Amino acid sequence: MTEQADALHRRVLEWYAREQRDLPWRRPDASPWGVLVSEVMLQQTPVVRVLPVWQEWLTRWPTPADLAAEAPGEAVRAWGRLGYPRRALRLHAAGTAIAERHGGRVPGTVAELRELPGVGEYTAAAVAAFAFGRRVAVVDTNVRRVEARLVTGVQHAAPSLTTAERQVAESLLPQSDSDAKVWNVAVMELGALVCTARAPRCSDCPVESSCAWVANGRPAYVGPARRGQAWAGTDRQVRGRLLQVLRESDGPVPHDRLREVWDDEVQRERCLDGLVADGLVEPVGEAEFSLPRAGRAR
DNA sequence: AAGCCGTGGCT
DNA sequence: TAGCCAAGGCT
Repeated sequence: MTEQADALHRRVLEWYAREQRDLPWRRPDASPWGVLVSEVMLQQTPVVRVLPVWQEWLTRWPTPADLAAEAPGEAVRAWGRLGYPRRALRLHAAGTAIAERHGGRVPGTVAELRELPGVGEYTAAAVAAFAFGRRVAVVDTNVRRVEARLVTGVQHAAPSLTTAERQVAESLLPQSDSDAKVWNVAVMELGALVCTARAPRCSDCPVESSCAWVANGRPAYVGPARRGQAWAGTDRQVRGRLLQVLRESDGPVPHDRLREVWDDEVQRERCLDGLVADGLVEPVGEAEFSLPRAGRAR
């Protein structure tokens, strides 16, 4: 470890010790299950929206087996308006897998975690690092942005995680397990609070003096236009409306009530079929629908 | 391997 | 205001 890297680590770790947010899944008493639930909820969803739902979930389902014992539809209902509700279904399936294959305990290796539904490269690394103290690089959108600026000297990271980014992240990981664990969360926090996507607060940054992007004069992004996601009129909007009706209803809902949320019949029925195919909705009898009430083989 | 999958706050 | 963006995963 060079002195330069050592100084970088020290500055970031000291900054984190001073500025970190008090989040419940970071506390020492947070269980691996609590960490896993938080990581899945935080996929593409801001911390402030996750906080109350995470509290409710962990109170109601303190262990994976508690969630597995429920109908999957209850997970979808308790998901509320976090978005991407398939994550609720996957978390339920993960709880079931943990109960059945791992004796009810969240597995602690990246390889085992990756086998769980809804757990990809990022989430597996995050749970292994934060819940089990493993020395693995945790590379989320915050880390990618911080390292794109700090090391590569560009404003934005690539559209998706590259091999080069993995290598950079691993090369920056401190040698000791204890420092590595804090480093991962500290870089994420730096990206969330200081090295933000839109208006980075470089004057508050502990490593501004070593930042390649700052040294370059903070050049604006150059390259092909970055693609946003359409929303109005898309299937996602229709699916969201259909599911909202079902979430807010106690029992099965008549098909007629679902017709009210979207006029275009072709699109509406396609979306309803899609929700059923995804396991988010279950047909009941001839003309009713509900959230999924039983386990489902998929 | 691009495109799809929710939701809401911010600029 | 209309994008942009938020601790991604899956196909």
